[in-house]
Amino acid sequence: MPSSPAIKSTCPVSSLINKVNKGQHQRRKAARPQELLEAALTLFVEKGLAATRTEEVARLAGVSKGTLYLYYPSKDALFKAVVRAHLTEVIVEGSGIVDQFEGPTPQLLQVLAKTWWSRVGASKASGIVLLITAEASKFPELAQFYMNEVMAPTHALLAKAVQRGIDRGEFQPMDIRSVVHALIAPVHFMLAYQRCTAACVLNPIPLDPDQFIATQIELLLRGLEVRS
Amino acid sequence: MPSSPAIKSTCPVSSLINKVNKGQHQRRKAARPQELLEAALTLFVEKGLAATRTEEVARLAGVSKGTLYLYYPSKDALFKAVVRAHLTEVIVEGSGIVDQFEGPTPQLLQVLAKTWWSRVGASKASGIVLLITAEASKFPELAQFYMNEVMAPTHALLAKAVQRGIDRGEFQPMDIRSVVHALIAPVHFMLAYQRCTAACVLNPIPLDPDQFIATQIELLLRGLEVRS
Amino acid sequence: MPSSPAIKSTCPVSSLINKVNKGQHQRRKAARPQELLEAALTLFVEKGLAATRTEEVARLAGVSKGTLYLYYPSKDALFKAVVRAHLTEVIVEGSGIVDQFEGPTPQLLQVLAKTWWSRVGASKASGIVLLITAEASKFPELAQFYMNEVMAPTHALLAKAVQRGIDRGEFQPMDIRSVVHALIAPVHFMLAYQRCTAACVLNPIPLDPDQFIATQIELLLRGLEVRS
Amino acid sequence: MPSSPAIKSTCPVSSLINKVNKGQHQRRKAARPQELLEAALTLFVEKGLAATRTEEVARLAGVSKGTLYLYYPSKDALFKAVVRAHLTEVIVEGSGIVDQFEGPTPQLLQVLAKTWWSRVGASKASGIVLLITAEASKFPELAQFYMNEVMAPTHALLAKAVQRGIDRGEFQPMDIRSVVHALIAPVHFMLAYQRCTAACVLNPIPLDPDQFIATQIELLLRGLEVRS
DNA sequence: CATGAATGAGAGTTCATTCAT
DNA sequence: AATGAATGAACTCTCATTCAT
Repeated sequence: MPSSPAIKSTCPVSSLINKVNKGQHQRRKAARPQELLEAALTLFVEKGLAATRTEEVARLAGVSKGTLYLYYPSKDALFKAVVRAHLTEVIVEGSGIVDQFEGPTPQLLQVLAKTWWSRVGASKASGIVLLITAEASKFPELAQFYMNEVMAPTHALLAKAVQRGIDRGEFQPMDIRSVVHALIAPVHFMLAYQRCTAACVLNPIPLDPDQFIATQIELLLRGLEVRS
Repeated sequence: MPSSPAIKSTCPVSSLINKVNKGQHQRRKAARPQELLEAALTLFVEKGLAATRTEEVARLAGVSKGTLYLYYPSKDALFKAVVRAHLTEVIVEGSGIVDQFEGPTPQLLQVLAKTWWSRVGASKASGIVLLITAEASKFPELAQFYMNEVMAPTHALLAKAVQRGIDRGEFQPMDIRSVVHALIAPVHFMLAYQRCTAACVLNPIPLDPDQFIATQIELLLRGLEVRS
Repeated sequence: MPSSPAIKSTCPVSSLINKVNKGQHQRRKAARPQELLEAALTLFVEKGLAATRTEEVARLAGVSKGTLYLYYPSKDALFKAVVRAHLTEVIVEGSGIVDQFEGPTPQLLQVLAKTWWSRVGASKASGIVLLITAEASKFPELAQFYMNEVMAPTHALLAKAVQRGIDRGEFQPMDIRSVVHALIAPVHFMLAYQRCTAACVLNPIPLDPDQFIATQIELLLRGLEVRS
Repeated sequence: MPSSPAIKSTCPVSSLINKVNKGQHQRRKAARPQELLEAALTLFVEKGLAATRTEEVARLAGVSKGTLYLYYPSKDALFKAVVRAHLTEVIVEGSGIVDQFEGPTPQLLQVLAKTWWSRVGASKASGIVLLITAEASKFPELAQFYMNEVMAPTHALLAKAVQRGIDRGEFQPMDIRSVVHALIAPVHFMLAYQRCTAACVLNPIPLDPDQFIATQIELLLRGLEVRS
C-alpha cells in the first residue's frame, strides 16, 4: 500500500532523509504486527482469551491501545491472527525427519519427541493447542483450520513413523490411528496439566516434563514392541 | 381465599388439590438446584465459564436471574456445585471399586475405565475437565478447588490401583505417578480432540471413543505387564 | 373487622377455643405493627435507612418478609411510620416539668437534661434525630413533621426555662433562641459523635455521655450566670 | 485529515489552533478530577452517599460513567477524595493559625471560627460532616478515614488553642476534651439544623449563622473566662 | 392472615472500541 | 501513524416488592 522504495529513489536528498526516517518508521511499522502477535500470544496463553485485556497486549508490545486497533480491527481478529501465525510456523518444521531417518523406529520416535519438545512444547507456542480447544466452540473456523493445518499433518507424520515400525517388524501390528493418539495424548495432557497446576497456589502433584516424557515413551514402546 | 379448615376436613378433593399444589411448589423448590446445575453445566461446557452469563443459566433453567442467586450465592459457587455434583460422587464410587475389587489388576483398570466412561466421559460432565484447563488462570481459586476435590483424589485412586498391580506382580515396577498420568492422558486427550472436531464442519479424523479406549488400555497394559 | 368477642360468646365451647385462638391471634395481629416498628427503629438507627433490608426488619420482628408488606406498603412508608410513632411518644413527656418546677433555674435545666437523657438520649429513639437529618432531603415531609412536632415544642419548652432564668435574675439577658440552641447543640453533637465512633475500629477520641453532659451544663451555666 | 507537518510549520494559526485544541484536551484531563469532585460533593451532600449513583456524578460532571472510573477506582475512593480535597487543607490552614497567633486566646477562637466558617461552613463542603454521621455504619471504613484525617486533627488543633488559653491564665482550667466538644457542637448542630430546615416548606425557626455563631462564642467565652 | 419463592429493575464496575488530537 | 481520553454496553450481584400457595 505505501509507495515502493523503487519509486522513492528518484529524489536524492530529501528522499534519502525520507528513506532513513521512513525506513525506520516502516521497519517499525512492518514489525508492529509481529510484535503485537507475539505479545498477544504470550498473554493469551498465560491468561486465556477472555481474561486478557487489549490494553495489556498493547502495553506489552510497547504501543498504545489505539495502535492495536490500527492493525487488528478487533480482539477476535487478533486472536485468529495469533493462532494462524503461530500454527503455520509450527507446521513447516519436522515433516522431513521421518523420511530421512535411518535407525530403528523406537529411536525415531524418541527423536521426534525431543524435536517437538524443544521446538514447540517448551515454548509459548505449545499453549496454542490449549487455546484452540478452549475456544473451539466460539471460533469453529479456527478449530477447522487447526484440524486441517496441524492435526492432520501431525497425525500423518506419526502414522508414517508407526507404520514404518510395523513394517520393519519392530512394532506389534495395531490400529495405527489409535497408536498415534497414544503418542500425542501424553504431551497434550502434560500441557493441560501444567496450565492447571500453574494456577494453583498449593500444587500437590507437580509434573516434571522430561521425566514425564521419558516414562511415557518407555511405556509406549514397551506396549508396542513385538514379543515372542 | 383457600377453603376454610372446616371445609377442608370434609372435602378430600380440595385438600388433595391443595396438597398437589403445595407439593408442586415444594417439589419445584427441591428440584431447582438440580435444574440450575443442569443448565449451568450445559452452558459452562458449551461456552466456557467466563462467556456464560448468570442470566443465561437462569433462563435455561426457566427462572429469573435473581432466583439463581437464591440457591447459589455467586457464579463461582455455582461452578463449584456443578463440579461437586457431577464429579465428586463418581470418585467416591471409583474409590470403592478399587478397595473391593478381587480379580486381576488389568481387569480392575478396565472396570474403572468403563465406569468412568459411562458416568462422566459419555455425558456433558466430561466437558468440565476441559473447562478447568481452559479457564484455570482466570479463576485460580477454582483451579485449586478442582485440584483438591477432583484431581488429587483421582490420582490417589489410580495410584492405588497401579500399586496393587505391582504388589501382586502383575505390573512392572515403574514410577507410579507417571503411570497414573499415562492412564489419564488418553482420556483427557480424547475429550479435547472431540471438542475440537465437534466444532469442525469437515471432520477429517474422527475418533470412536470405545475403540479408542480399548486400544489405549491394551497398549498400556502391554506396556505395564511383566515379562520374563 | 373480625367479629367482636361479644358476638362470639353465644357458642360456648367452640367459640371459647376460637376466642382463645383468635384472641391470641388478634393480640398478635394488633401487636404486629408495634413489633415491626420497633424492629425497624432498631435497624434503621443502627445501620441507616438504605443499608437496612426489609427482610432483616421482618426477621427481627419474627415475621416473614411478605407479612411486613401486609402492614406497611413500602419501605418508605415503614420509615415514616417509625419516625412518627417514636417522635410522638417523645413529645408528650416533659413539657409539664418546666411549669411545675419551683427551685432555681440552673437546677431546672439540670433536671431537664437528666430527664431527657434517661427518657430519650440513652434509648434507641435518640437515633431518630440523626435519621431525620440524614434523610431530610429525601423525605421533606418528615423534616417538616419533625420541625412542627418535635423541634418547635422542644424549643418552646427550653425557651420558657431560659426566660424564667432571666426573669428571676439568675441568667444574663441574652438572645433566647441562641441560648436554646446552645442547650441542644451538645446533645445533638454527642449523638452524632457516638454514631461515628461506633463505626470506627480504632476509636481515638471516645466520649463519656455523663461526663460530657456535666461539663457542657457547667460551661453553659457559667456562661449564662449574672456577674457583678 | 489534520494538516500535514509541512503546512503546520508555515502556518502559525493552524498550529495555534492545534495547540489550543491540545491545550483544551489536556486542560480537560487536568480539570476532570476537580470537576468530578465538585459534582460528587454536590450530589453526596444533597442525596447522601448510598443514594447517589456513580452515573449521576459522572453526568453532572459532563462525562460518562466509565470516565469517572478513569479517575477514581471506586465510589469509596471518590468519596475519600472529596473529603480530602475539601476538608484536609482547611485543617492544615487552621493548624498554622494556632501556632502563629499572638493575641489573646478568645480572639484566636474567634479567628478560627471565622476562618472555618468562610472556608467550609458556608460552602457545600459543610455537608460532608453530616454525610459521615449519616452513613458511618454503612461505610465504617470511611468513618474511620474521617476520624483519622479530619476529626482527630481538628480536635488536636482546638485542644491546643484551649490549652493555650488556660496556660496564659485566660481560661478557667477545665477538661480540655469537653471544652473542645463544646466548641464543635454548636457548629455541628447548626449544620444539621439547617439541613433539616432546608427540607421544610414551612420553616418555623430559622437560624442566622452569623448571629448564631456570635452568640455561641460569647456564651462559651463567658463560660471559660476566669473570675475572681 | 402468613409465607417465602420468585422477580427484575438497577447499582457498581469493567473493558472492547472509537475518535479528536 | 500514533495516542489515550472517553464511551457505553455488558456483566455480576442486590434487594424492594409481588403473588401463588
